[in-house]
Amino acid sequence: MPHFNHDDFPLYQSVGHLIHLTNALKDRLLDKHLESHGITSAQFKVLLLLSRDDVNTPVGLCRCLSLDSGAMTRMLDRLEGKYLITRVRSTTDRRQVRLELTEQGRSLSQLIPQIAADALNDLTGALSSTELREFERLLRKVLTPAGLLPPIPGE
Amino acid sequence: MPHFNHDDFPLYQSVGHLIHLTNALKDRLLDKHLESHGITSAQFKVLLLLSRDDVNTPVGLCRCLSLDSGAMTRMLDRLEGKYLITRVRSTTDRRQVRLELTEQGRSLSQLIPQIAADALNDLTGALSSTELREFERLLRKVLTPAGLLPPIPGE
DNA sequence: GAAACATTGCTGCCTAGACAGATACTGCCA
DNA sequence: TGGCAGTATCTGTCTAGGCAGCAATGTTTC
Repeated sequence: MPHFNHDDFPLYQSVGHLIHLTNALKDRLLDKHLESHGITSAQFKVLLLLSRDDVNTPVGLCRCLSLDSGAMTRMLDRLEGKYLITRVRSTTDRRQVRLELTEQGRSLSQLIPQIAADALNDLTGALSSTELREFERLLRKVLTPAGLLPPIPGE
Repeated sequence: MPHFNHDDFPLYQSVGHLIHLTNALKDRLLDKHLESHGITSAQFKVLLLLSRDDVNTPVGLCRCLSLDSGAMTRMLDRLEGKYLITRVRSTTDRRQVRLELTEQGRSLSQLIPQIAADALNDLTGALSSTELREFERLLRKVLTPAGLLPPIPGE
């Protein structure tokens, strides 16, 4: 049963806009916490994934982050430019590039879980534990039909 | 009381990423419904606001959409390039630009509420009415401390 | 083994948004 | 009246992402 129809459509006050604002707020909070470390909220996700051992190619990152391969190429360019990662052509499958954290990238990535936790606490501080769990559940429920739930690496 | 701390931080499976994915999904669904009309999900919001009579300047749009004025200038460039709006320098306050829908823009903007309703129904189809209301409530609760709830024009 | 097909990473070109700084204009206040 | 703070818009310059197309490499199929 549809929730909306055109004559009572709540205009730009809708869920759509609320989602947009929430996403923007999340990025702003995260960027503020990351500012002093010289990386952005988009870059932090890549470092986070690379600091674990189950994802180490561009295509793997694309899949985990539901991200375009062209966007990923340029993202990795920026991270390489900051000397946080290096690209090494794979010898077993020469189409692939193997990504490695540099010394600098590794030490930065160890700080990241704490920073991310701080930012998410800022974002969700107004919610109770129950509300937060419900919020997550609803987000997953919206994403499920589109098949967009993030895969769990190593499965 | 904080919800997250660094040692149990749920990595990229977190609320943060779920919000990001939900936002991207919403834009994709909307873009698909708008594709045949030649505009994007970001542009549709501007047309929607302009088709009402309470907002007709760039700065007004910026406030309603929580959007940067530089981004707005270029957004209006694109809409003007598609002959959907025109810019007229205000005579009473020559700093301001008054925005008007063209004939073409006006007829397109009348289709938009239905299109938006369709897209949002696609997005929230998996939720019950109760869940949808709760989802909206939680989004508003997250946005409230940041003072980011969209203003109601004419108040 | 050769041809067809799939995958990987890359590039160009587009929209979108943030931030900083420039310019033009308004309104206020001494 | 003149200066000055504030406002509105615009312009660079940056990150970010989507889509289409390309070349190199693997894989499958005949």
